Amino acid sequence: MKNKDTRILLVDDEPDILEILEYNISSQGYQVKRARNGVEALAKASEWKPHLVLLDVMMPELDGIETCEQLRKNPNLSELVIVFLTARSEDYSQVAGLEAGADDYITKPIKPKVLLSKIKAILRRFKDDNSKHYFEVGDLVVNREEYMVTYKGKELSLPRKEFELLSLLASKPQKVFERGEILDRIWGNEVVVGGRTIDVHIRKLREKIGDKHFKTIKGVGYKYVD
Amino acid sequence: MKNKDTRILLVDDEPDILEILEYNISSQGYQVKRARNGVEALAKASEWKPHLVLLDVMMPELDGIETCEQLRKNPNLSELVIVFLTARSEDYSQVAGLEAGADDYITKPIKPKVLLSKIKAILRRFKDDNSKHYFEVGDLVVNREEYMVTYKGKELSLPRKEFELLSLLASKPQKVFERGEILDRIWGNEVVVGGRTIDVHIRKLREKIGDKHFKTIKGVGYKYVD
DNA sequence: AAATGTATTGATGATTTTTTAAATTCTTAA
DNA sequence: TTAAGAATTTAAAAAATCATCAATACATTT
Repeated sequence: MKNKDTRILLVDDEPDILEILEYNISSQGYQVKRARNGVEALAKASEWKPHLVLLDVMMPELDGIETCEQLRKNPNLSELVIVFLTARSEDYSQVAGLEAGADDYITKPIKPKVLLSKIKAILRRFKDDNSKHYFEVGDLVVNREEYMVTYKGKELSLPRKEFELLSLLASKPQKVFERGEILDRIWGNEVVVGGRTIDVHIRKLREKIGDKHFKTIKGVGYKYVD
Repeated sequence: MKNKDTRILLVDDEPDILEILEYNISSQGYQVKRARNGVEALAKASEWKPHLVLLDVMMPELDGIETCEQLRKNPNLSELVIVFLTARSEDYSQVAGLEAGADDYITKPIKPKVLLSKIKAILRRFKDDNSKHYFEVGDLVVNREEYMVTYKGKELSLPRKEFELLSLLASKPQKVFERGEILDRIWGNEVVVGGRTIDVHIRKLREKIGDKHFKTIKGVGYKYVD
């Protein structure tokens, strides 16, 4: 996953901090949004589905701990990584934060280099190595570098979207890719396409590669089977 | 995964530190081994396959950074979580450590409560069955990633709600899930469904997996028994 | 500019999944 | 023991989801 596909939500009540954070983080190409308090954070998180939330502990209204607990209750955000921003000496809040379900914390004052390294390290755990240039699955050979697919020895020249879809599904045979995930990873977060777009591409692939390889999991998504 | 199934490798050249760490960590039931330097750490890691390595930065022979890089090169340890132990002020080494592939760092002097909270938080994603991609309970194998269930070797492809229900109940055998909790976690808060919906799904599962596995606790909910 | 190839949409119908409804059976507690 | 509350069982209705197709928009090449 590239930085530009990674969504980071910043939550702090101090505009200055938000400013600094956003400046540094977006300079690395990450997508960034801000929330001024816990309530706003919950709303934005459930709508925007960030990968990472940087959460200030001390906030009016709903504090960081509580916000964190609420976030953890949302099943749609099960993959969410939560990192607390906490003053250096507040040892107690560090512990409480981790108990509340945070994955990590960063102490203020925030040093940009530390911050960015940490973000990188944290996100690395979640990025999948979907970056192989070349792989084989049974009769299928996918070469991303050359944008080339071979099925049973025959070379196929697939259009871009079809290629990417096949390449994604086949990169983890048997794994179900949810429609949302497919959209995210092939179309990107901004683009909105209608509900039938994926189906049609699947259909094309079924025609070309063979029906049996693409299994539909109703209500969930598709998987590639060998 | 329970604490006792979690292996933690401690790497430091100071016996005192090792002593304190081991005392605290093993008191929580984790399995602990020690290494006195980087070379020893590499050997023990590749043989013992720990889940977590706590790694001191400053060590003779092979320092923490290098050790970390070496560990990351071992494909058998791809799941390994590496946490650095670093003096508070050594900001540079924190950055370098994270660059080298560490997942996190803890500053010395080490406070037991912080240490243990952190370990817990770091390991949470690996030990929470409910976020696991794959688990087994007796004859039952649940693979969430593949949306696939195997019972006594036979593959079953369950519809979404049934799958989720089974997957929830089986993730904690013997635990009674209250109807409210089930609704919460499978249907979500917003959706309102009639009172008999769960029963019907349970019934379907009973047909497919076997009656005996689903125990009704009247007035409360259901549990999965092996 | 025409031709060719690609991507998306919306309508339609088929299918599967989910939910409801209603009769029946079981359990519990007075 | 019995009445009331729960849970089970069926069948059928309702809703959701997907496959397909044809039309069209969009892009690229010739």
